[in-house]
Amino acid sequence: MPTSRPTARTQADRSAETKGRLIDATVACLVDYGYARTTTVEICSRAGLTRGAYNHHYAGTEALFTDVLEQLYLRFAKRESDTAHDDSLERLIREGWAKMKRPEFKAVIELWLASRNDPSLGASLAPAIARLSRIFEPRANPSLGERLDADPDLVALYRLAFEATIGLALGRATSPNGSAVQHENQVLDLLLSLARDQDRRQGAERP
Amino acid sequence: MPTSRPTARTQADRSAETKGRLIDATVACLVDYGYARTTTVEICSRAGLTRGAYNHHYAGTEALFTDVLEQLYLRFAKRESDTAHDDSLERLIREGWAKMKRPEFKAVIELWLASRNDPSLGASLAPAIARLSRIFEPRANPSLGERLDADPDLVALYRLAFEATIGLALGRATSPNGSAVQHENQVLDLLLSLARDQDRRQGAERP
DNA sequence: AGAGTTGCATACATGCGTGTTTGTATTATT
DNA sequence: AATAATACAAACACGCATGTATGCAACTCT
Repeated sequence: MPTSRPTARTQADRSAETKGRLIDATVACLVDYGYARTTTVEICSRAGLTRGAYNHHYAGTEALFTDVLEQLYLRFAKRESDTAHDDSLERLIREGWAKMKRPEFKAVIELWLASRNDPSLGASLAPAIARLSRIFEPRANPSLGERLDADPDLVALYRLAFEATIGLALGRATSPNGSAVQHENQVLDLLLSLARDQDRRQGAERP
Repeated sequence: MPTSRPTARTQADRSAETKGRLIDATVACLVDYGYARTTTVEICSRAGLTRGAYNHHYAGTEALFTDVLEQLYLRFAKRESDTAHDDSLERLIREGWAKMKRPEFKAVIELWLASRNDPSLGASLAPAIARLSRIFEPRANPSLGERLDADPDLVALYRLAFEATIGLALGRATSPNGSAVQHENQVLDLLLSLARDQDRRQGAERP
């Protein structure tokens, strides 16, 4: 029977928890203050750590942000339900918006925009950004991919949906009060009805 | 006949030119570096002035950015052609996108996003932002406004178009190379065809 | 149980961006 | 023409956000 020593944690565990807290705090700062006003002091303060801890695990802010975006990718990559057999565009839009709607998605947007303005940061974040954008692409579903190859109109509709939901997410990120929810629903409903029309026309396989 | 004295300029002229150069330099910095990496030193350097000049005309960065956004509003507010008699949604989308497409629109986006992350800046920029958003609203045209009041679907389509073009502008702002122009055209063409359908159905007045 | 390594805190040092002050030339006022 | 006010430059001083040591405690290995 293990004794009740308060320090029964392995080094790897301690590192993992510390890094996790730093990452969570960084995401929170990006959501609350945006990239421009996010500082390592505030991050460490929120994480309940000192800047020494941060600097022990990360060489600098770029390394931290890179790890943060990688972690965000993992969070957004996991699907909530198994819908591989549903190749409808409607489902793709629904799931995409469900992800962009989440508050942490603002952190993704902030890092994405910052990476474009800072070449050095951009180089570091490029892989994670590429993987993130792949999450919202329809090619993950082979059956839907075939439909897209066959029908250019479907591609256009998908892209319209992507750009519009990005726009909605941006507006949501900038005014977190729920005042714009009606606005969002109007756009979403229209997009979904357009997608349904296309899906029905092409006989998409639905569950 | 006025003598050829090199200093025949009035004080107001000097101030106006200096402020104009500061504003232009600020816009250029916002476009090139984004809000986070825009500094007054770089602004003054680009304007060919010292920081003393900047600080003589503006109390601080907030005052400068406020003036900049006000100026940007004026630039984007002026219509290129008289189209008051055309109440089609298609025209509204076309003109809106024509504005968002312009490179300086990135400066608007940067300031808009920054204003949301910084409450103090947000308060200063709020009036200009409100006026800017009004540029893209359809209520400017009374006839189109009536159609929108009568038909909720038309409102949804307009909002979809606005959000989608904002998304496109954001993408364009972040990757200024012309690689995405095909992408843009696909989305735009679809939007315009949807708008045309609605316009035709309701018998919009066209020139 | 000892030496060696890793995790983290404290304190220090530095660069950079901003606001402030002082000084000088140009324009306006009378 | 003399005085006042304005436009701008140059130099200063400060805060703040990084990055860099140094030191101690916790864990790992043999």
